This record gives sequence, C-alpha cells and structure tokens, in this order.
Amino acid sequence: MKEEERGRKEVVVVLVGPPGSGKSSFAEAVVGGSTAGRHWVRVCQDTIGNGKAGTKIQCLKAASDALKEGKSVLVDRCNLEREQRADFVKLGSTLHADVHAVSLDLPAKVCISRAVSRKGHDGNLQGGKAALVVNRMLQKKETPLLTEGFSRIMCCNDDGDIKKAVDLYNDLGPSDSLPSGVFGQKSKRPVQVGIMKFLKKADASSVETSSGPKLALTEIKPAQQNPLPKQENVEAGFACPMEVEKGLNDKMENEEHAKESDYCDVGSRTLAFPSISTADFQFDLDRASDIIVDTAANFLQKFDNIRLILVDLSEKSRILSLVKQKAAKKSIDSNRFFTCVGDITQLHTRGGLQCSVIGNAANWRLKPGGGGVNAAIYNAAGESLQHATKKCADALRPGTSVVVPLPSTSPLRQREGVTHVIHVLGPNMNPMRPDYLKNDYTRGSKILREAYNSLFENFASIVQSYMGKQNSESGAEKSASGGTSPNDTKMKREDSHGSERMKKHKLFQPIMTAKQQHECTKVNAPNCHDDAMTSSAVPSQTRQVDNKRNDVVTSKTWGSWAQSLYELAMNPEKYKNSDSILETSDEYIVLKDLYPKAKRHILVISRMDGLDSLADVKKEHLPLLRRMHSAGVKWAQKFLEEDAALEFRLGYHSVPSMRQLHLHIISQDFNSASLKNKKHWNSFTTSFFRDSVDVIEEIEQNGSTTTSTDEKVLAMELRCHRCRSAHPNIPKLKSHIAICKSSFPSHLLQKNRLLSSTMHMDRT
DNA sequence: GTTCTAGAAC
DNA sequence: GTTCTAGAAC
Repeated sequence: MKEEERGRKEVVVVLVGPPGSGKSSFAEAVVGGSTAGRHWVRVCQDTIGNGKAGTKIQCLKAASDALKEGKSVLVDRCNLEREQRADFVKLGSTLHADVHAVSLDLPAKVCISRAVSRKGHDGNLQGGKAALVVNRMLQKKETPLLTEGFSRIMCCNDDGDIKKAVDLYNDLGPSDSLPSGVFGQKSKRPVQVGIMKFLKKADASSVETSSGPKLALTEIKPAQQNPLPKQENVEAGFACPMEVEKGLNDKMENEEHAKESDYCDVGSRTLAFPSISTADFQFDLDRASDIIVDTAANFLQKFDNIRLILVDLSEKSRILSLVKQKAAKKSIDSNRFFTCVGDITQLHTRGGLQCSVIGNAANWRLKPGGGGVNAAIYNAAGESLQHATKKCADALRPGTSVVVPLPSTSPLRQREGVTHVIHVLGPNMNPMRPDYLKNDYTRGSKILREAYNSLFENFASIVQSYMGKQNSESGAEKSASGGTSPNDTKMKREDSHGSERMKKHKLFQPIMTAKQQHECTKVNAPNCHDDAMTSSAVPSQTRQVDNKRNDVVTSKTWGSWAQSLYELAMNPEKYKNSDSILETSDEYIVLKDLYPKAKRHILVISRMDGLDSLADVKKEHLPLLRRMHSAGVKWAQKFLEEDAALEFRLGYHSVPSMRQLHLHIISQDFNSASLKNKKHWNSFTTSFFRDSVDVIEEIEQNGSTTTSTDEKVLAMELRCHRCRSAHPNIPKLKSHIAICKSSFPSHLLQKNRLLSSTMHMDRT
C-alpha cells in the first residue's frame, strides 16, 4: 500500500518483433538486470505451457496475475499485428498499468540469419523453416501506434538501440515512469495517422506540398513538469518532433518558466483544434482556410486573453500553411492565434504547450473510431470520454458542437491537462460519408462557419466559467448579478446574449436523439442527399426511372448505405488517391474490400450503369464478365506470388447487399476479424456464392442466371468449407478453420473454381 | 454493408 | 457473469 501511495505504477511492455529480432534476449536482460527494484515478469508464449509453447490466453492470464501482484510485465511474443497486441493493451489499461511497446525493428535479413542459425530455441523455430516464417510474418507487420492505446512506443533499429532500451527499463524504479510518445522511429511521418478507411482520400493536407513560404520551424523543449528520468532518451523522442512557429518560442519559454498559477491560467484559456471537414470530409482547403481565419479573427476581437491553436499532424500540412499566410495578411496577433504541427493529444507532453480545451472533428454519432483526429482523441482520452460524451449528447448536427468535460480519470486529463473536449461536426463533401453536400459550397461554407463559431463560443463559455470560478474563489468577483465577465479578466462581451451563455447548461447545442437528428437533417437540408442515396424520402420506383434504368425493372431497392460501389463506379476519378483502389479501367475497378473477410479479399466492380447484380446480367454482358474474371485471376495470381499458401475463389453473391455488380476474389483462409457472423460465412461458403466460371457458363447457355437461389442458405448451420464439419458458433468455427487441413470438396477442385499456386490456371 | 444491443445460451 | 447471436437501425 505504501508503494501505491508513492505513485507506483506497473508497466506492461509489449515486445513487437519477428523471430530472431531478440525479444527473448531483451526480456531476459530486463528481468535479470533490473537494478532499480522494479519486479519484472517475462511472459513468453513459447515456454508458457510448462516450458512448451502455449496460448495467448495463457499469456494474458499470466500477465494479469503478475500485474495484480504488483509486478511489471514483458510480453515476449511476436505481437506483429495490431489485433494480436490489442488484448495486452486492454489488459494493461484495465489494470491501470502503463502500456508500452518496444518494437524491435532490426533488418529482416538479420532476424532471419539469427533465427536460422539458433539452436534449441524455445519455440522450436530454427533452420530453413525460420526464413520462411520470418518473411511471412514481416509482411503482416503493423507498426505499433499510440492510437492503439500505448502510452509509449520505442523503436529499436539496431543492437545499440536495444541496449539503450534495456538500460532504460533496468533503471526504472517502482515509482518512476517514462515519458509518453514515440521514440526512435526512423520515419518522420507523423505517428497518429488514422485507421485506414474505405476510400478514405489520403489527407490532402499531408500529401500536398506546401506552396506557401517555408515555415521557420524550431524544436521546443518538453515541459519541465514532465519528469524525464533520462535526458538522452528524451532526445530520442523527437524523432517525430512537435514543432511550432519560431515566433512563438518566446511565448513558450515564458510558459515554461511561468509560475504554477500563471501556467495553469494560460492553458485554461487555450483552445487547440484540428481543421474541421478538410480531411475525411474533403472540404476544399482554400475555402476552409478562409473560414478558419475569418471566424478566429472575429472571435479574438470579441475576447481578449484567449488563445487559439490550429493543430495538424503533418509538417507539410497545406491547411496550416494556408491559414498561416492568411492570418498574417490579416495581421492577427500570432501570440493569440497560431498553427502547430503535432499530435493534438500530446500537446503538453511532447510539445510543452498548455492547453485545457481541445476541439475534436467528431462524427455525427459521437462515436470513437473512424480514424484521424477523432480516433486519436478517443484513444488518448480512454473510455471515460465515451461515457462523458454520452451524458452530454447522443448525436451532432453539421455545424454544431458540444462540450464534454473530461473526467479526472481520463488519461488525457491526467497526462495532458485537458479538461474539456468540444466535439464539432462540420459539413461533408465526401459522397461516402453521411450528409453529403454534393459540392454545394454555399451551404457547406455556411455550415463550416457555424461549426467554428459554435466551437469558439463553447470554448468562450468554458473560459468564462473558469474565470468566474477563479474570481469567486479569490473573492475578486464584484457582483453576482447576471454573472457577466468581470473587467479584470479582460473579457469583452459585445452581444446581448452574453449573460445567457454564462449559464452553462444553455451553452450546449441542442441535444438530440439519433432519430431526431436524422429528421432534423432532412428538414434543414433538403438538398443534402444525392437523390439516389435517399431511400426513405423518394419511392424506389421513381428512383428507378430517374436512374436511367427504364429498360430494367427489378424489385430490389437499395438503401443509402448500399450505394458506395455504385458511386465509386460512376465517379472513380474522385477517389483516385485512395489506397484501396488497385486498378481502374473503362470497364471495371479493382478495389480492396473495406471489411475483408479473409487475408486477401478484393472486388472487381463493373462500371456499367444499370448493372446492379447478377439478376441484371444478360448475354450481352458476357464479354464484360469474362474481362472482370480475367482481372480477378490476374490479381489472385499476384497474391499467390506473394503468398503461395493461399487459395482463391472468384464469385458473385446471389443477392448482393451492395448495388453495382461486383466480383469477389477471396482467399480461402477466411482469417479476418471482419468475418463476424453466420451471414458473412455462408455468403462465401454455400450456394449463395456463385463461382464466376459457373455464372459465365450459365449465361452462355441460358442467357441469364437462375434467380431461384434462396437467401435462406445464409441462415444455415456453420460448416467448415473444407471438411464440411458443423460448428456451434462463429468463434468455434474460426478456431477450426485455422487448423483444418482437409482438401476442399471435389466440385471446387474442378473447372478452376479454386485457384492455388500448385494448380495450372486456365483463364476463362 | 456495419453497428448496436437485448436477451439467449453457456 | 460472460459470450454470442439475431434483429433493427442506419
């Protein structure tokens, strides 16, 4: 107990590296060499089963036991994929430990040569087999990210780095903690890139080269308050440095040396915010920068002694350079409004910036995830932000914002001193996202302006409430009447609603349920949706006429969510920057499936308007079908060159969920977290999945495909696609298919229905 | 197509 | 108490 009072905190170090990268040596060196009194336990999957290889579950149990006994843990397993690490991160944070990643990024050939040559290895991985395994594993490696929940990530690129890391952990006393952030990463690429999303346009701000004058960038020191036990390691932390404009340096120096009370004060009057709508929502950067500068300038005129910081991850951020130029032109005081390159969730620990309030580019449901700033903030703030948000609002309308006070338990509050998050929803110019404005910049600009105004006004309310509290605590408040700002806070109020806004509960935007929000959007923005996207407002028959589809009459109606592939097929040029698109031709687009149901799962999407599904396919479409098939085979062959262990099927869903004819090319491992339910499984492993070769043959013979395929097969029992054994639920099925080595049913071995590296492939 | 969640199954 | 599914909403 005494130790807890001194602030002792256990650490979970998740080692990340392939066989031969030195994980075990690292773990042993830390366990055996700890000089500072911290008790380390090595949890090694290769030996956890009475000296033999065990399971991840055993490792989790051992780690949990150790933490509960007040020991720190080294997780000695490969942990190369995010999913493999996630449970350990979760365990650590649940048990209030610091969770670190140490990524052993030695060159592949070094790992292979070590793995090949070693004898008597714990995991029995040695000899020639090791080379194959290491190579395969490295292909799947996902670099650890702070957004996964690590508070600290160390990348070791050579033995020297590893030695430094070992020393660091050896010297870590029971009450010491290491600074947060990413250390030693080779690339200068920002660490918090968003989770890859379907067709998410690469953030223009991080791709484009700044056309503006080159910023004078200066590294700033981390804040003094952050205990940094080892200076040399701190320096390593600036492999992806937080940088600010040179002109601010004086300001920062002041901040660092200010008295504690002043220090807090600066922070409590600072709002850091990301650019709204310019990343995933694809709002034009030039227009957005005008609006940011304009709304910020207006706001600063109304309020003195308040500070706004526009934050973006990328050094090459175009939105930052545009805003900087335009702010300079307007002669806005650069001490009160400036731009900052860095991670908005680490402004204090990595940038030394004091900032109590941060803006979040939220989604309308106010849910975590989605990538980008939203994911980063929710990850950094922990679950308590979700709960706190839920208490404040269910949903957000474009152009509005909502203040969420951060609970004191939130890591973002504890580590960074953030007291409030303001969720903002801006206008959307991305057809793949809700409330798409169809390039209507009149409306979009208005909404973006409203969004920033709402953000700033809410921020002002927080500051005023804080000032009011400060003053009443110090007895400086002159009168309680109306609660307007006392003069000594230098806050100026112009509008007549000032006193209204002082009542905190009135400051929030109207809180609506999801349903109300939906209706509200429809009323307020009748032109908001693409007609073809609106499923409820327009009868489906009408839509079919509008859709140039007079010649085709099908009973199928498509929900708004089912339009993505159609939208892509009709306008591929809009998504040309997406990493998900593998190939584009006049006839088809090859796309990585957003939610792959196997290691490799891509779609060949026809671009022919009116061809929604197999039901629409006629003889005249045969050449197209054959070319789509060939494209699929070509990609399958490419994947087989990369991994000869895969096997592929090419086929269509009898009744697809997404509009626009698309051919699935899917590897038969079905090893994917996105494969979650019976429908997923049965849609690829029963008669619901129509092999491309059979579809082509059937059209050749009959002129159309049979329409009798029943969706009932989707509800059938779960059977292994190889040995046909039945399984009670998805998790058990997945465990089975991971080990089933039976050959495929005989009909799949005919007519090239199954493509593998060992088979001769005839192109249809 | 996914997400969310109540309640069934274990 | 936890895991898992199925149905509704989007």
